[in-house]
Amino acid sequence: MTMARKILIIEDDVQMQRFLQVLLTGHGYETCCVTNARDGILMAAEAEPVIILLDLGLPDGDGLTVVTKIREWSEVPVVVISARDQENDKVRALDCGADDYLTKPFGSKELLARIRVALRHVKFQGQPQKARFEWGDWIIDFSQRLVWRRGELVHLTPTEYRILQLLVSHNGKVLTYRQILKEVWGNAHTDQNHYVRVHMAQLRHKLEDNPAQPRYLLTEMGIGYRFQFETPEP
Amino acid sequence: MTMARKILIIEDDVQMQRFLQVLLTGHGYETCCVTNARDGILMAAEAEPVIILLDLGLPDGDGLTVVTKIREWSEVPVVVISARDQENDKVRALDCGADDYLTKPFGSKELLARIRVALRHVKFQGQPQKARFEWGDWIIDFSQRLVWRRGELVHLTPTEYRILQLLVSHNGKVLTYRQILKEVWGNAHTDQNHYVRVHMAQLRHKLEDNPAQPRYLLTEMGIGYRFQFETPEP
DNA sequence: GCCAGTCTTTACAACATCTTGATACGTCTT
DNA sequence: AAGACGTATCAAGATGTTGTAAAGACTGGC
Repeated sequence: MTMARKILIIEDDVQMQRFLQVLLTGHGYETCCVTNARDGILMAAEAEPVIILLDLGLPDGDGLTVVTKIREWSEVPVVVISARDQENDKVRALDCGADDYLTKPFGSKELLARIRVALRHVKFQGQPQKARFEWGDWIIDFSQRLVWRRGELVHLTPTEYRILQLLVSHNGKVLTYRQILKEVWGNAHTDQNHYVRVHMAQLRHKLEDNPAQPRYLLTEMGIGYRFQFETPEP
Repeated sequence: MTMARKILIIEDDVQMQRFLQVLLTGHGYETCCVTNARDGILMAAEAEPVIILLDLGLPDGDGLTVVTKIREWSEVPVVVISARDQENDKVRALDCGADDYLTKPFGSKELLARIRVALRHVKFQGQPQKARFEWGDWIIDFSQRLVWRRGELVHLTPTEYRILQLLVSHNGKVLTYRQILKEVWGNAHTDQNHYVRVHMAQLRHKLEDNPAQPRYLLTEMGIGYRFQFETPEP
């Protein structure tokens, strides 16, 4: 039952990094370390860790942008570890999508306990989202927010990308107009079905070989749309 | 929009209780207070809160037993609030099933942020029940809204699907014309039996091997229709 | 202030679905 | 066997939904 228990450590202080690494491997976790924001985001996509430990004080940019970026495609628990004890820092980090916030110095037992809490939460979630989706001639990379078709980069507008992301991440399931509108436009516009239609047409135009008879971005008459990764087998 | 946002506060210090109550109601939450462990467990079951705030120092027993008890049947997030700052206390509470641990005194903004985190977690614990119906050559997947027959995807119109769903979910029971009309067309059309017949014919045409002598979508003369998953044993 | 890119809004054609009525079929009663 | 009643089938027209293009409104960058 050796489930994946890889933990990504994003921390620039070498001493602290060593400490975490020793502590975690000593408790049966696999670790993976990077020392800056850019590599952190990359590794979050590539290594598919079950938990991320994130230091806020990184050399190349705010740690908060790391959380925000990761949350665009993944629900992996992020535990922030920071020297800053200001309440505002905590609130901002948590609202950006972090799941917990520990202030240095912290006890190693508490860290381990909070990691166990985070692991409990993962357990109850569905399938872990992939950072990269490949099918047919297409590639979507959520971590970079890029889409290719036949090796050519396809430019999508923010709205188009958001819709595509929504549909792809619910692969196979029908999303109602209402759901899509709520997610993309917010609660105030849940009756403007034509918004979705127009942008859907744009998406098909950019991505489908034959937009009039789409293979992947399918219409569900009277209900909404569905992304179908491949013809569904029962 | 008034979704259930009831928070159960288990706290014996009256002053702190008042503070939490005012803070939370002021931010749009509904609250519900008890002052001891016994009532806490009772209310956790009765009031069905989305979050529980728990003080560890209760008069009638350890707060930890409250968490343990609640975890026997519920996954509702429990945020512990305690005066004790010992690492061991934190670890024990978290391992008993608590989701977060705040030490008094704490900032109100931090509390609210951590409550938002807890709410996010509830949101994603969607229902992982696979709503799937299989019999003979048929498969219905309610979660995907797809129907197969002999491995072939069958396309159903919204009305057809709605009727099928209704009949299948009441497997074995007779549904009157009136009931079907009410569910599918609404209260205004409960005397147009004709609607049901026409769509029923369509359904049989798409799903039955021999629509004239249906095996599953059965007619109950003078009453309505019935879906029979398998031939009933005597 | 202009420009380019994007989003909103509109209008209409194309299409799918639903309704409706005519007719055929089946079964039960007398 | 004939009639009465409920049901099945069919297809044309009405209705509703979706696709598409294109024009106007908005936005941020320069």
